[in-house]
Amino acid sequence: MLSTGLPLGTVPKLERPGPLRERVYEALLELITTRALRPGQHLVESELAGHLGVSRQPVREALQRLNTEGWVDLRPAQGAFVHEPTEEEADQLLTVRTLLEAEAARLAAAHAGTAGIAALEELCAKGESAVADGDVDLVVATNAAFHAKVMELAGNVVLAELAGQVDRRVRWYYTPVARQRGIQSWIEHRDLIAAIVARDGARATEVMRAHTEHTRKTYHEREQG
Amino acid sequence: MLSTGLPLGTVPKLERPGPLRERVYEALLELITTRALRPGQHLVESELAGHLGVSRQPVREALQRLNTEGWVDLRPAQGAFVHEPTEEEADQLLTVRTLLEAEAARLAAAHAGTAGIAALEELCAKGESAVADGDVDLVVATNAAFHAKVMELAGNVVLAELAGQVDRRVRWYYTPVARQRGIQSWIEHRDLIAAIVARDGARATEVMRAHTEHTRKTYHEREQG
DNA sequence: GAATTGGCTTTTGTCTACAGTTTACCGAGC
DNA sequence: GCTCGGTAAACTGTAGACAAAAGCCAATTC
Repeated sequence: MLSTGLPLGTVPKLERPGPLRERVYEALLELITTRALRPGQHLVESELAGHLGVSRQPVREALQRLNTEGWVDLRPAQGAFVHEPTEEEADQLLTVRTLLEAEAARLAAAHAGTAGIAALEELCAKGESAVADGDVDLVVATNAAFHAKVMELAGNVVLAELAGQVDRRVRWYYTPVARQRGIQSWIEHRDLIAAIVARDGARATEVMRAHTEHTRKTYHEREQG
Repeated sequence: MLSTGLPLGTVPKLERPGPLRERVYEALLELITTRALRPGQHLVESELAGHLGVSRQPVREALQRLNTEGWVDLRPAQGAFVHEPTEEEADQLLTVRTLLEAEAARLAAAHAGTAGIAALEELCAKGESAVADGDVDLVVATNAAFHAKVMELAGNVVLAELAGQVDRRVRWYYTPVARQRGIQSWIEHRDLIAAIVARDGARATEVMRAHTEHTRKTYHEREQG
């Protein structure tokens, strides 16, 4: 039994640097998603290691994790290459994303409490004001936060895990066109909140499906532009 | 151009050992799924390395991959522990599995050709005869093959990737009770094939959903037994 | 002149060694 | 008798070194 009398949660958790491989992983993922490392590029372990000021080992471990998550292709005895997204793969990812997000919406409608709904509305307001301000980066970030919140309210950790990875990859493919979707996206978010408040799982599913399908259409329209 | 005159495809492809980490990964996964390594058990790198006759490095890499896929928990500076499945997590996994499999059924109904349908029927027949023979291991294997085939016919690589991992974990949790479901499961498979043949995506979705939900019920009934 | 073969360079795959951290145990003090 | 402090062992995290495989370029031969 803890008898320290300390109110729990007030301890700063004194941040530890954490495993080096994690930081390398984050760094590489950042470099990939920001296009600093371009698709198809050959990633040489010793180069990255020197550039990041660490040994090869953490770099290797990070690369292998990135491999299992689909960010890099690890050809045996040849090295790591940044994965090259194809149109087909992007489409399949969007399909899966639609599926996962729609289910999350259904579950969120079933389980969300008042606190969760308030959080959603807050994020929605933040997103709308970001749109008004023209702060594109904030719009994108808030959009991700909104979807993550819905996923959290769904209360399914496994689902959240998968959706997190899929979403991040979708965002990678989708970044160049993300800027096109403006206020419309947040109107749909409002609809979703309404459905969740009404505890209408079927409608929440449908709204989310329409929402993500809408982004898919935007993606495909870009190709022809 | 190859002008050796050798008939193509006759060369045995001389099997390469493949990366050591892959084999270690397979070996550990086998040990975990067969319960040779029990949930909660502490996996010491040097021990495993010595036992498998390799160095610690490939073991580390395998453990980290197992970590990202949810088979082991990797506590920093403490080591790897075989993941302990909780009832809640099993339920969430089954939910996600239902979702993915149902979508696969829908897509399979849309895309499957005659060859694919023939393959499904063949697997179904094989499974039924295995049930008749009481060959439990073959039943389980054929069941997995059937679902994998449906997934393949769906033609969505991303979906197949996710479903493959989820399915394998579900099977891990579910193995002890897998033996209970006998011929009934294969009757449902027949229904699914019929829906696919009819190109009825909605019905295929529903059949598959009922099918996987049925296995979920079986799972929960076991708890009380 | 073209194709092939040989050697060289680069990079990965694996092993061994060392440092840092955590845990458990044991003894001393209150 | 219980708690606190110190010490030691074990394991992980990281780094560096060595060997093997693949790709590339040049030299050679037909």
